[in-house]
Amino acid sequence: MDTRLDRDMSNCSIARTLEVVGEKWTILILREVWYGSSRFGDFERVLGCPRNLLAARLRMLVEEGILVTETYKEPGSRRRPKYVITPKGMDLVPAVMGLLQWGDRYRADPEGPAMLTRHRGCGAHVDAQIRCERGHAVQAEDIESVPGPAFRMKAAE
Amino acid sequence: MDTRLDRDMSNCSIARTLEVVGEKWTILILREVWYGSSRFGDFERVLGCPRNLLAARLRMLVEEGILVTETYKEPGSRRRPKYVITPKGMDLVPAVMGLLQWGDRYRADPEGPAMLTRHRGCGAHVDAQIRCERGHAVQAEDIESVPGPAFRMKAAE
DNA sequence: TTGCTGAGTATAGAAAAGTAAACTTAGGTG
DNA sequence: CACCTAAGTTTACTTTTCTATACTCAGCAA
Repeated sequence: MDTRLDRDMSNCSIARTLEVVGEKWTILILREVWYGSSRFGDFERVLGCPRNLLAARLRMLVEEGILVTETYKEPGSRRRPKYVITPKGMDLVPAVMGLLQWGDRYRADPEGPAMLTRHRGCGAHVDAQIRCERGHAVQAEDIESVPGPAFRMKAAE
Repeated sequence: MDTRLDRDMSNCSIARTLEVVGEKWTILILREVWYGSSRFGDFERVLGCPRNLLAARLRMLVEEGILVTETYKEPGSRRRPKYVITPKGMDLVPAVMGLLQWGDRYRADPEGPAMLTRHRGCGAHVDAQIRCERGHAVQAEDIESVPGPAFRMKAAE
């Protein structure tokens, strides 16, 4: 029997976020929402993702409050549902910007990235940065992780 | 035959980043590296992840240059490998901070998060933000995505 | 009333992930 | 020398996820 204690990371915020958006296709669906898609068929065509998974992921995103359904009506057709992002969904933008940025840096084609992100109005290039509450830009090496209020240890086995 | 053209997102930087870190366990392994783990057994114990998957994920992260192996020596034991993060790996920090932050906001225990991130030295809380090159803080709604140099359309089917 | 369309559901097979335990390897110890 | 340990590999099996394709459904139109 081992008397060593280990951190219990079952309440880790990273793990919990991944439970919601960590499955295949989920983040790519959100990407398409940001790029302007809203209909089932839009997602299917651009992503090439299986319909049953697409339906399952959209259902999950709606249940989690990341997307909501509204309806649209094409002339000569009946009303159909479309998917629109919520403020809770918009709060995932920094994480996805971080992924985008890493891919731009290390995995882009020789001629550059497929999409560019700009500050509407000012037009300058936009990226995800780490800052502290006092407004300092923070290098990744200068982040210190310390136990928070819900920190727990595993019981010894 | 459909003559409609769609965006070809096969060279999307988000998708390409997810090819590297989008599998189950990968980001959690990186989390443990940031929290101080470096040995095979550390990851196995804290994550509770199957050894064969852990070995596969570590191999992938080393191949991608996100981790490198060094050796350590415990007194009375032979030299064994350990895993250390590279600058390329540190560049994933903004993305993971974004996930952490979303989980802290929407999925934390009532008493708060399990871990806190602070600016070493100044001690203030740290988070991921979106900024433009001119230094303005940018709201997610004010990001504009436009085709970049490697933008492509799919051929009609 | 028959067909068309977008948005799904159903189902079956393939691939990946999870689980558990045995086996391997290479140096250090008694 | 046999034994111990950490770091894997291997194997066998179960479960879950993924993929592909067929099918359903609800209105609109001819």
